[in-house]
Amino acid sequence: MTARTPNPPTGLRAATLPPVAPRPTLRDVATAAGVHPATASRALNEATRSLVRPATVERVREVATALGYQVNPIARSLKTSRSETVGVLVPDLTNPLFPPIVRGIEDALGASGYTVLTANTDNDPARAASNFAAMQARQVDGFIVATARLDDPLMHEAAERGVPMVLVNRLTEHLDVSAVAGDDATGIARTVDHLVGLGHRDIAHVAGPLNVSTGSVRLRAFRTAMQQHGLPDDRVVVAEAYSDAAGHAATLELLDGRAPTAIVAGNDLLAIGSYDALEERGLSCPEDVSVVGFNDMPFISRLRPPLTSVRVPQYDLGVESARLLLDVLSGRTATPRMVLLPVQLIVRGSTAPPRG
Amino acid sequence: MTARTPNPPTGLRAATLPPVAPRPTLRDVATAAGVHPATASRALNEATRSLVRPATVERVREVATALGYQVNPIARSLKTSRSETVGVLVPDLTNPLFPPIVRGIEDALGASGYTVLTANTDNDPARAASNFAAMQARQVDGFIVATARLDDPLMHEAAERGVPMVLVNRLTEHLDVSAVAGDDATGIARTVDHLVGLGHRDIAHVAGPLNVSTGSVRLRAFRTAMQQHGLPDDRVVVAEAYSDAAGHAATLELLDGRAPTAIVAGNDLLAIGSYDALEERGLSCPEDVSVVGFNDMPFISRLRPPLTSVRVPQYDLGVESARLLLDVLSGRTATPRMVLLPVQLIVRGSTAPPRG
DNA sequence: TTGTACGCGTTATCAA
DNA sequence: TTGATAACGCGTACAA
Repeated sequence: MTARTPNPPTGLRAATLPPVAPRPTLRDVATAAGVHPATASRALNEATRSLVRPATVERVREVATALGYQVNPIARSLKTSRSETVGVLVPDLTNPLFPPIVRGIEDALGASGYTVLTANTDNDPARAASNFAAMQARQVDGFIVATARLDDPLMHEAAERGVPMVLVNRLTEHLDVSAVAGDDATGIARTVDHLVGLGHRDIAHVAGPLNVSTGSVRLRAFRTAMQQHGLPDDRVVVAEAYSDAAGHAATLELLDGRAPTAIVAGNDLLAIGSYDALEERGLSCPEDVSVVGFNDMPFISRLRPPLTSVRVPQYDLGVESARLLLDVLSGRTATPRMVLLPVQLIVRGSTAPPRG
Repeated sequence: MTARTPNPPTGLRAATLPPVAPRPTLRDVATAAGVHPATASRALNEATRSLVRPATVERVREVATALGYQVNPIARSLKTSRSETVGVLVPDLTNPLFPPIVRGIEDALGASGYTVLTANTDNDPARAASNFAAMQARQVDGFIVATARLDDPLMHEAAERGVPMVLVNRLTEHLDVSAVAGDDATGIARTVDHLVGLGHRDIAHVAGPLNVSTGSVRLRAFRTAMQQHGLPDDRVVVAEAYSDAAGHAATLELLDGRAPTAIVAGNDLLAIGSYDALEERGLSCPEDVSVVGFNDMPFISRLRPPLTSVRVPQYDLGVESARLLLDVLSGRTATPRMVLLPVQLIVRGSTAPPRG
């Protein structure tokens, strides 16, 4: 059995022998360096270092590393009322779309000394609100939100209150904050071009939920693209969620009428659902029906058949959203920016010319 | 302008117009309630509430909700040197194995009021150490570690210092802390049983890295199982990492000799690499070579062919590790516990009787 | 260039 | 049962 006191009430610490060397404080460093704590603070702090005589800086820093000093971010936060922490809201980490985004965020933010708090909202506005509030209570300096709805009171309220934040992937209408997303419209346009080029004319869209921007933007883009090719734009069914189950249900509904020769799915999960529905109806892909996904999720190329999909640079989405937030936090950026990252249609085995 | 306040601090904070209402402090509550801040603190605090006259408690709480008071966790942490926060170390969030674990952790810990900080180590001990230190600086109350190596000085040091922590999935030898993992040995045994039952006798193992417990335990289990069937246990090649690329390389190496009729892969990613290698060598799965994975990652059933794999209850792994940590943090648990969660072989299309 | 003095918001300890 | 006081560790006006 080992000695305890994981985090002793730092008072008279001499009493505890074997266990923890209490972390040295700024005072300790100052004393050891023979200066006042304020001076030590200035010497150790990037922004105020210039106020201190170089020799003193040197001495303080040496002592600090010698003692293994690390600032106590808690104390600093209390003083500065910033926490060097940002909150990230995602719908669900187990949706393969989001881990790369989160990693991009963590990598970019971590490089600037920020720590990331993530929360899963499961697409529930109430959970989003409570997570948001909890993170604010923890004094996060800002938010990166991947859960925004097209009409999202929470986002509007936060923006009005001046909470630093950035939207990623999903946008909110009429909201004046920075945002990053893939160029969905172009992605869908290229998809339709590709299918039409293969000879398809009867193309359907399994749309994502229309209360999030990706669903509604891609639907609009689908309609526009079809019109531009002089094709009917009304072969649309809306899925209840971005899940394989919802895609399955929506596609079944579609197939209950005359089957299209190609399906443009709102994202890869919906496309997987389409695979299931086709199989269930005895239709094969791509022979009977071509299918295209969206996002190019990890491992999606390994489905049977390999899914043609629109590659969205998810990691970069995360990195870029982090950059935008850093801009906001640094106060450099006056006006919100909207960044659309280029996407690319990756053609694989799930699309082929129509039969006959 | 619509009615707002999705999750309002339930009271009359209607006064705030455009700017930011500075968050009310404990002092504000105390003043408004006509008591001393210390009393307000006691009234609002679960543990000390009993020290306060019920009527006073009532009054303070009413005022608190009316003002929309929320404790400042930063200030509290500074005082208590606890943060209601735990650190989670994972190798890489984009490895599909980990999101479910992390979600399990977040769900379970969140229910107890804890917030989760995650960091990706990319299997780099140096990054693990620096992330660990950074989290300690942030006063995390404990750790859940999914990155432990079989021989891991960082873990030993932390355990000796009495840092509350729990290992999940990957274990460290001779380390006296609580841990949760899948029952790897049984999983491998069932796998070998299954293959032998199909008629395979020439079975190879593409092992994961031996410096993590999963790699070494599964290898040992493979050898044991093969011996019990009276079969040669030396058809083993070790992959350099748990990645499809490493699995690909390792399997190629294996195939450079006489091809086995079945491959037991150290995990699903390695199995995917085996698929690639087989295809590259013109061998088909399962006709020429059967393949079994481990973990039953999300969407792994949708590969071509659907991968037979050992299902590990990843979400439950996360939940259980959180519970164990909560036990440690509450001080209830004296002795470390080791929990092995049952696994289950899921037979799919990647395994079949050998040719001829 | 450095030191002084104070406060960030909370809780622990002591006294009443 | 409540109040007074101090302290957690740090940053920052202000003074020297």
